Amino acid sequence: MLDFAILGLLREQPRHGYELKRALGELGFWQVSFGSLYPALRRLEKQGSIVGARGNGRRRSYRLTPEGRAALAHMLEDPHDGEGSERGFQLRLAFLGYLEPDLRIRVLEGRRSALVEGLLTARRSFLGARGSRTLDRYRLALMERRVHATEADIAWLDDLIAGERSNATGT
Amino acid sequence: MLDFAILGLLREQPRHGYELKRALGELGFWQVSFGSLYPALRRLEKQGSIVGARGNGRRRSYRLTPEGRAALAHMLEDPHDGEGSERGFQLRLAFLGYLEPDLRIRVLEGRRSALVEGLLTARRSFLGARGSRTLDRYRLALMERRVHATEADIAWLDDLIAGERSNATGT
DNA sequence: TAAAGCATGTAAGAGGTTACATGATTGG
DNA sequence: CCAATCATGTAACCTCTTACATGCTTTA
Repeated sequence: MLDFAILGLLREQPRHGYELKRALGELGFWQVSFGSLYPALRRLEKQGSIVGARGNGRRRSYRLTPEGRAALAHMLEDPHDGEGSERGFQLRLAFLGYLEPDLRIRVLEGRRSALVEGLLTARRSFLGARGSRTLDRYRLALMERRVHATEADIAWLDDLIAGERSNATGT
Repeated sequence: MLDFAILGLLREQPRHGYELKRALGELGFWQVSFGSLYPALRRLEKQGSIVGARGNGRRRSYRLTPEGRAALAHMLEDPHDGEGSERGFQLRLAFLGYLEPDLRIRVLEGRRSALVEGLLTARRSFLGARGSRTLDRYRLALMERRVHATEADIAWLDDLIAGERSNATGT
C-alpha cells in the first residue's frame, strides 16, 4: 500500500523522503511516519523499483526506474486488493491517470459494485435493527449515516463514470 | 481499540468469541479476525476486565467484571485518542449510551471540532489545487469528495448534538 | 454419516507507529 | 549564533491479519 503510493508519487517527478511524506499528507489520506517511509524507500531501492541519489545537502532524491514504472502499472491493473479497502481505492484513483483510458472505467465500476453490495448489507442491518428495536439511538444513527454515506459515494462514482464515458466517446 | 469494542459489547450481555466477531461485524465497522480476537480475550481476562466460563459444548462465554466496567467507563470519558480516528469515534458513539448523559455532548462536540478543522484543511487543499491546476481530475475529484463528505458528517453530528440538547432540557 | 457451519486456538509475519538519535540548513 | 525547520535514519514495539490446526454440533 505504501509502496504503491510512493511509486505513484515518484512517477510524476523525483522526490526525496521528506517531500514524499508531505505530498502524501496533502493528497489527504495518509500521515505516514518516517519510521515506515524510509525503510520502504530502502526496500523499493533494493527491489530496483527506484534509485536514490544524494543531491544538495543531505537530501536523497529518488526517481522511478523502468522496473518501478512497470510495477506501478501492474498494481494499477491488478485488482489484488485496492478495491475493497477505502484507502486502497483512493490511491488507485489518485493514480488512475497513469492507467490506460479504457481500463479506468473498470476500476471505477469494480469499486461501484463493492459499494452497492455494502449498501445492501448496511440497509438490511439498519432496517432490521430499527424494526426490532435492538439498538439505541446512537447505534441507529451510526447505521443510518453509513447508508447515506455509501449512497453519496455511489452517486459520486456515477459522476466519475459518466465523465469517463463521455470522455471516451466524445474524443 | 479492539479491547474497547469488546468491553462495550460485553457490557450489554455475556457473549462468546464467535458471537463477538459477528456482533462487531454487524455494528458495521470491523471484520475483526479470530487471530486478534481470541488473544485479546485472553489478555482482557488476565487483566481482570472480563471472566470467561466454559458453557455448553466448546463455548467459552465471557462477561464483564466490575473492573472491566470501570475500564470501559474510563475509555469512554478519556479523550485519549478515539476522537481523532474515524473508527475510534464510531466506537465511542456506539457505546455513548453508557456514558453519563451530561458528558455525551462533549464527546460529540470534540469530534465536531476535529471535523471542522479537517474541513478547513481539505477546502484549502482543494481550492489551492484547483487554482494552480496542479492535479488531474481524479485527484481533484478525490479532494472535492473529501470536502463534501466532511460537510455531511458535520451536519449529521449537528443533528445528533441537537437531539442531545433537546433531550437534556426537555426531560 | 457426511457436510456445513460453529467454535477456539496458535504461529508467523505484514505493516504500521512512537521514540529516539543525529546532523544540515535557513532565517531572525 | 541560536532556534526552528529540514532531513535521514534506527530500534522497539503494537495491532492486526493470514494461514493453519483442531474438534464439536447440527442437519440433510
